[in-house]
Amino acid sequence: MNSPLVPLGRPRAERADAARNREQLLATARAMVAELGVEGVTMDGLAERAGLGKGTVYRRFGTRAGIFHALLDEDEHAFQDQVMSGPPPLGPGAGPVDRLIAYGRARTAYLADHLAIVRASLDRKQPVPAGSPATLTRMHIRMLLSLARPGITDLDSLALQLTAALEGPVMLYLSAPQPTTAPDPALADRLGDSWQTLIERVCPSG
Amino acid sequence: MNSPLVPLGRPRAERADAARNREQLLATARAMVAELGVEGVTMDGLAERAGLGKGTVYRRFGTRAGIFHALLDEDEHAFQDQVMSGPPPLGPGAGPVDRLIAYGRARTAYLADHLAIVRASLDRKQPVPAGSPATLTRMHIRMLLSLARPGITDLDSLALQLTAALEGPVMLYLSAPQPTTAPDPALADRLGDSWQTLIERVCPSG
DNA sequence: ATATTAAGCGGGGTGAAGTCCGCTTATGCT
DNA sequence: AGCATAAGCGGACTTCACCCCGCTTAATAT
Repeated sequence: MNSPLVPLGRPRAERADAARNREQLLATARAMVAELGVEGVTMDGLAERAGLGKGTVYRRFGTRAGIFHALLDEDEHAFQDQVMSGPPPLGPGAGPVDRLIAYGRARTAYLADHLAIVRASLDRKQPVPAGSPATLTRMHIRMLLSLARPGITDLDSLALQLTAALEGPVMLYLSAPQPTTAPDPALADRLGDSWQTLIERVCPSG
Repeated sequence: MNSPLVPLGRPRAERADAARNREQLLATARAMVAELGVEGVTMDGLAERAGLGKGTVYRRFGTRAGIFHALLDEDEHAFQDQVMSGPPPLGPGAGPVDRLIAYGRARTAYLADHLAIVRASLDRKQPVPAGSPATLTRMHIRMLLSLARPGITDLDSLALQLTAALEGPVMLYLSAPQPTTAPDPALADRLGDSWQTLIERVCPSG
């Protein structure tokens, strides 16, 4: 009979050697980022230093940006958990406007913390692919906006613009050319304050 | 005596052959964009098709993004002139809030029109270099904000966020993967409307 | 244990961006 | 007109992202 216990649903589980290699690659990538900076991580170099073939790297991550995406994944999940089920005002339990403000502050800090890798995880082609962090931010903002009922009709466009206002400054218009320099610790705070003001004006109800 | 008429100030004028070659390269680049799309323009291909060496292309434009920057330059100047000395409300003569709104609408339309080339003119490294259009947008917004006196202290941060809100959606979060498809003509309008609402809330004085 | 099979793997190959450096030639001076 | 000079030019070279395809091997069924 062909009735294996799990195989339908997920095509098959990840092979043991594949899992081992992924860990190996991720660890090596982290080491290379720490040692050489984001720019110093090349596909060939990563493969060689991990003692694996180039093809393996591509099988696992698909693209160079994919490496950094994977590197970010863990922290991204932690952040997401805080938003989805952490304590208020970031998590559920506070009013939508307070949550919007808290989200903006937390997100700004997160982006500033992971600046180099976030930027490296962006792919030139395909503007912000479907599953990306920016999409999550946008959906969350969109959701909180519809709860806040700011008396604005086109909440989709507004959410898009607020997403850009939140992530754009850190991801695009900021960041020093230098490899691993946090630009300015106070700047993230100022952006957080400014975000709060912006939200309070857009959603005046309170 | 060493007293040539102009040479101090500008080191020397552009050589005639250099000017001719630049025109040639620009024309060829335009043709290639029309024919092959933005992706089809390669440095080698451009050089060969223009009948010039690759070194020449790099001398003129520095980088691949530089080509598109140059391609944009003319239209960018025209846009700038409208803002600086055109009729109100885009040009001077209207109140700052009206000018902010008009600027946002005009800029959105401009970006949507030139989407493919604008995106191609962005360079991965060096996040939005100093002389770039985004900087101009930011300075203009900053200037109008200080005239509008919205009762907000950190106008620099606010200008940064509004710049991102304005340019981010078109440049980043929009645009189809397809070479030369205008995503949705109505979308630019909706973003313009949304921008107006945003500005009206941020600068309530009128 | 052995056979089967598809996921995993390796590394050579390709195309394109950007660098280098010696040759050519327009320009301005005498 | 002839000369000096530095801007301009060309194309070989390097580096890197990403592709391809035949071999290997872990997982599973018998």
